[in-house]
Amino acid sequence: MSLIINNIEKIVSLTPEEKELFLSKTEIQHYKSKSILLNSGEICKCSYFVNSGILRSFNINDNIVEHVLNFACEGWWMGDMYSLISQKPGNLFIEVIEDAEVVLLSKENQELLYTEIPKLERFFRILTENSLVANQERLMDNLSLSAEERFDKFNKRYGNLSHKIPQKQIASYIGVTPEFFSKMKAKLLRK
Amino acid sequence: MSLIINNIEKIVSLTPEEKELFLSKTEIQHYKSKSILLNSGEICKCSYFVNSGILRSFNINDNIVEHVLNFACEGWWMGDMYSLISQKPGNLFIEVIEDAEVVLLSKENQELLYTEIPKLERFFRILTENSLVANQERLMDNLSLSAEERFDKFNKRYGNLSHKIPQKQIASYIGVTPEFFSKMKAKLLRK
DNA sequence: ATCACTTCTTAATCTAGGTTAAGTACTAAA
DNA sequence: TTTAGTACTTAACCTAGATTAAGAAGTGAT
Repeated sequence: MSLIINNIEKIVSLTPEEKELFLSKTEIQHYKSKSILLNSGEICKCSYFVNSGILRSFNINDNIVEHVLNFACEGWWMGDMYSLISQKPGNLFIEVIEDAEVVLLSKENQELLYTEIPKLERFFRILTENSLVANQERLMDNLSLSAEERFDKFNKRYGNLSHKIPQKQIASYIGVTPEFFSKMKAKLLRK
Repeated sequence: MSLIINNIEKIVSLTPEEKELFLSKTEIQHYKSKSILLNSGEICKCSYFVNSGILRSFNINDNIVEHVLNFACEGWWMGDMYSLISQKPGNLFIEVIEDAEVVLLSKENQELLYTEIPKLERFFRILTENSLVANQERLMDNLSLSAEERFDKFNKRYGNLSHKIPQKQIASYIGVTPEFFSKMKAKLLRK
């Protein structure tokens, strides 16, 4: 069973025909580490589902500083939601951190599937609800927790991912500089 | 035309019968300023739509410090998404800032309406997508902007609301102490 | 093997915003 | 009309995390 169908069936069940229809509307691509799937300023044309490897989304502010919005590894969805729904140029980059196999679902096909298989409307509603909850929690954490506590949360959320991605990107995700993160890590080891 | 139907029809159109069915599943309540619609630790039983007045959602961390997640005034939806979808006790409070008329849509009725009027599944999917986008932007802003810039963003998002709610709650929303906010405001006035 | 590039570390110095504390002003209840 | 509570301000002092800078260590292309 394909990973993506499995992922969908955690929330809604599909008939064999629906599965086939769904898969026929997707496309599988392989990307090398450091490939850019989406550039800032581009219109996001599809949702990405990670079969293997690791992706990250981030933006770059005026000061040329990167800020990581999300990581996605096996079984996670990724996209620039703003650009995807507005079909206007976004300000997110999506980049490959570790060689990846990715399922692409174009915006067009996604909309088409909503009408062909209304259950998918439910699936994506729930998927989005879950993202929103996670995002709200992270927002509140950023308002109330220390860098150390946010690192803790990161580890709980992404498990062993921390060993597979450059430290400076974890620093960026939790909202501190690489220098401070390094200092903090040294302090944690001393304990 | 009722405000809530208007709100829905910005995204999906409904037949007269559907409108009637929808409204029959909602309930209107009036609340005085400072009423608590939802307490931390409770299970959130419904979504709230504001006809008039102002609501806020916030949590309280270990240190007894409040953090405002959202404000909602006329035409906005409010709820504890986490608790609403999981039906587990949440950690948000929802409180009335200014006497309010609120439309209540119970979780049960909302689910029921999804099957009776599938277009509503679409409506709430899109509503949630928009929240997610706004939340992601706020998250990135918190990582990269100064308190002053975040206050700017608050004003753009909530317009003249800043004159109707206590300053300390704006401070909490943008993530600074009331003391610092006061100092910052004085500095802005001096310019 | 070498050079260019990136990641990570360490350390000194700096600052945005926090903390503490005291005082003023407003509201609302008794 | 006091009293108690809440909102806001100001100011002195404090600290988590930023900035700057320099060196170490790894990685990859030629």
